[in-house]
Amino acid sequence: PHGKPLRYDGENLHLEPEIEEIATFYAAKLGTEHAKKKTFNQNFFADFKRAMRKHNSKYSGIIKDFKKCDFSVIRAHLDAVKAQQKDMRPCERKAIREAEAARVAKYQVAIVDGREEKVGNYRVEPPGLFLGRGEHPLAGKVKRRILPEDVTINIGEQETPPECPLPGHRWKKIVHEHSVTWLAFWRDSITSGFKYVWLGAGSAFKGMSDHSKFEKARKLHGVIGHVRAEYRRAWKSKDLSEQQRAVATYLIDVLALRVGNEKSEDEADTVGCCSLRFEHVKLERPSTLRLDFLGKDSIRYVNSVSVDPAVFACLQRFLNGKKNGDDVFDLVTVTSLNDYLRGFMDGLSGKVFRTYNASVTLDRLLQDTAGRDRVV
DNA sequence: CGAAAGACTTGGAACAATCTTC
DNA sequence: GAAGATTGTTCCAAGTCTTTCG
Repeated sequence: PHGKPLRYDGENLHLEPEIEEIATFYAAKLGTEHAKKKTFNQNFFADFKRAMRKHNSKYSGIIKDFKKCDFSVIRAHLDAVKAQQKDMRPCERKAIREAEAARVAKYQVAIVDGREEKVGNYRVEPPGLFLGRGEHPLAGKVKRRILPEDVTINIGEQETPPECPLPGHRWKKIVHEHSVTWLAFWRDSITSGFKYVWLGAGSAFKGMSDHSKFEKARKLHGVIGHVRAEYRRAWKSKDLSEQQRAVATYLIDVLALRVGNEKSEDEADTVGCCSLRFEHVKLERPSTLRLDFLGKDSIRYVNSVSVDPAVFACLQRFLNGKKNGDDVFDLVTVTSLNDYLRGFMDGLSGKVFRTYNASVTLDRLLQDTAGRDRVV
């Protein structure tokens, strides 16, 4: 606790440590794009008030209006701390850095099947405000502190579990799972999703996985002709769901779209191929498809492409009678699409097309470069 | 069977380090 | 040697997809 006050309606309020910490999370985000968003501020303030009630803060009844909160004193303190660190002499900075490196060294390696491997993320995520990307409905909520009681450790039966770093605490559970590659996990307090501790990118597990990914893409090269012939045929199918599946596969193949799994209400409204809606698609005669949607990370995808006339006709049919909010591919699910793709080749799924597409592109660029006698 | 759980990859943002440039 | 540009690294949100469950 730094003891710096929150100014509220002109008064200096010295908050209890738990409350002060949350106010400090917000102060750190002052001036960023996040703090300009209504959802972010609303979610933050709701959690801030909830924390005051939970900790029986004496300010619970006082701090009622976000607009009267002034975090600038706390912010000035954060800025001062940062400036102080910046002003430190280089040798002093180096000493601190080296001491920290020595402290964490033992957490950065794991022995796997007798080999020493680097651990990727050996720290749990610190508490703070959930940021999110795009218009995320949970942005600004307080991400709580992870304690040893939240963490499950995966280790060999014969091995001694790592010592719990917090005195008086203990790990949630010690397990011995041989079929997975994670070393530990906890649940995220915002999304309730799983957060894992993995080995580093240079580890055998990650390397093998990466290798098999590219081998899959290479194998796709052998059957891509068959896949294309098959979906072209299915554009003319009498079965509308087969038609939809064939057009979706075509878009994933030629535009390298992501498949687009379903998302919940608690996430940003973004889409991929299978979740494209009426409003994301425009058809311009004679055969131009215009796509405009927010994809992964709420990044806008805008593209106008000339498509095969048969695809154009299919899309006209799919959109017929639909309105904003309706799925373009209402008869296709990601699962059904991937089941169909697996029929062509073991392990084939939508995302393999992206790896394939990128690999073919890189290969072509390398060929061009090699042709001009360049060293690569 | 659809939904939820679970495990893994992907990739942007934030931050840190280093490299110009004046 | 400060400031700004560039590059590298870490963090963690946001995807994919298979397996398990009710």
